[in-house]
Amino acid sequence: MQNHEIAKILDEVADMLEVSEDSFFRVRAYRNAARIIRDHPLPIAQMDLKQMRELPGIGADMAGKLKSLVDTGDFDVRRQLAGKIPTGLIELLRLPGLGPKRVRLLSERLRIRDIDDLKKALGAGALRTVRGFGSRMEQQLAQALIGEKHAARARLMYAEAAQSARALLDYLHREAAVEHVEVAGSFRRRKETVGDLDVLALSAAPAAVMEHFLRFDAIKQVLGKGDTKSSVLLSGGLQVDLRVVARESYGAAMVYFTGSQAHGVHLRRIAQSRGMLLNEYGLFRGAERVAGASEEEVYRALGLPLIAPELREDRGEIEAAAAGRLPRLLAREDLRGDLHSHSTYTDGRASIEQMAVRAREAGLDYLAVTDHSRRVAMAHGLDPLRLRDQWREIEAVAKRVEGIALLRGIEVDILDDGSLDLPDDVLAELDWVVASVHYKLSQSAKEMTRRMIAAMRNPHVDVIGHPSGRLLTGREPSEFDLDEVLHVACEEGCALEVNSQPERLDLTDSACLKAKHAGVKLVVSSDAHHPRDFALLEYGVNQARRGWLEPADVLNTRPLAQLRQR
DNA sequence: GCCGTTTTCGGCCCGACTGTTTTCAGTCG
Repeated sequence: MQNHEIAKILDEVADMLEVSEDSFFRVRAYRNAARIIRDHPLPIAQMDLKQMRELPGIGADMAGKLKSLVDTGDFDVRRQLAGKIPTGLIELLRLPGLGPKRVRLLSERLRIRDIDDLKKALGAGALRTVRGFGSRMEQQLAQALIGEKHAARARLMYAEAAQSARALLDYLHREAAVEHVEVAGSFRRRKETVGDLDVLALSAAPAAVMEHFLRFDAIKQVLGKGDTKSSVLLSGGLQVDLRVVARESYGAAMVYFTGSQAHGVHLRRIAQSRGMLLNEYGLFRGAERVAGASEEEVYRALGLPLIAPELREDRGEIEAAAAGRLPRLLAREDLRGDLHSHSTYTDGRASIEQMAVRAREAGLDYLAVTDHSRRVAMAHGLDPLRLRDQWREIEAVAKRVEGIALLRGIEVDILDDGSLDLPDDVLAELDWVVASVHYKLSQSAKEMTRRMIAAMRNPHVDVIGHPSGRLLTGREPSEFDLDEVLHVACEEGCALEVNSQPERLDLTDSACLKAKHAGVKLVVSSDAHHPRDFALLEYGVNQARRGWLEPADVLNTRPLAQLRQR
């Protein structure tokens, strides 16, 4: 049983406990445990009771339940709740305006057990007979049920959200009362997908800012508006929450709205333990404001150094900060080269020379030209003959374009059985070999693991490209045993890629962290198919930073000479 | 259900906005 599966079950139990009006704190204990387990780099299923108990937020009781879940597939509390609460009822929680209290009310008063029941009750006008439900609620629910399929729309990819964010910020800057404005939330934490934009504005005249905001022409619907906070839906479906705060509160508000929620809760607990109160307006001791204008100030007053937004997930960053052991995170400027790019020899859109020139402009010292191998027929993949042809071209361009070193590379396909799409003697003549899976992504975990390991065992392979093959636009990651792959990668000195394409971002942040712990090196690559794609490296760096990666963990931070003698 | 630099019992993060109320509960982030 995978960590995310365990976490999902714990969250479901928390939902059921909430609907049955169990203790709020018990519910929170389950949610907390779910989050801890979801984020944990090692498989919980392989831990014994003692190791489970050592996780923060998992006590003796929870550890026992987890053990039972892993061993038998279920545990006492879950069994009891499942007999009492229909699963359809839990799904109602996802509807807007419906929380545990109202769902329970619906179930008791109207015998509603699932979404179908709710639809019928709405149609019969039965809802308004229940205390706490009025016409607005009926309307809201009816609308949500009509748009049910659309409501489940995916979160936006970070790069997409960035476009909306830029347009919105440009617009907000036009109001003179806005002294400063930034996007906080998961966007600022650089999560790979973003559900909404939390925008924070600094102003002494909140009313003017609100008024201006609500006139933004991309707004489709105003979900709520107040003196300091408003929520809207943009025409693209993205939700935006705007908060306006005063100067003395800006830092505290930034901490608060950047989140994550778990990080914030942890900070507020620390504040409390020191006899202070932390909220979005500041850090207070009694009536005295101890800090609030800047984030640095707030963290410092809690005895901590500033923590990078990308780390704020309560995955140990607060403990690391307290111990003075925060990582020195990778930055875009640390990257000296790009080790995955394409040209018109296969499916790239620009010549080797155009790519080289732009890579140099992007501040890179070296670029590996890694076109596809023949198996990728769609891209007119290279056979040994055309590959040798390309080497002559690389050599010629290297003479014409100064200031950047070009490496002879390949993105060689990993075939179904783990063998490579080009013979060893050809691979031996290359400076840099990326090995990637492009076909038969749906093999069993066992087959895929064996396939990747076979590729890594080939001494010419330097890095595995986009290891999971997942696309945020809808393709699930292929299944394989990450621990096993990391083990072999470490053994063979084979690196894993962090692919910067916005829809790939593969490896994920938590896989980066796992790789780091396993002693495996990473490569942050653009996988550029166009000269402008070198700008995408920013996204790969975001992902790497969320995975706690430091420059030393990433091979292409090294000068070329050092990379070669690896 | 977790946890301990006041505690092994008695706490547990915090506030804005909405809808439905006539002073507040529920939801949301």
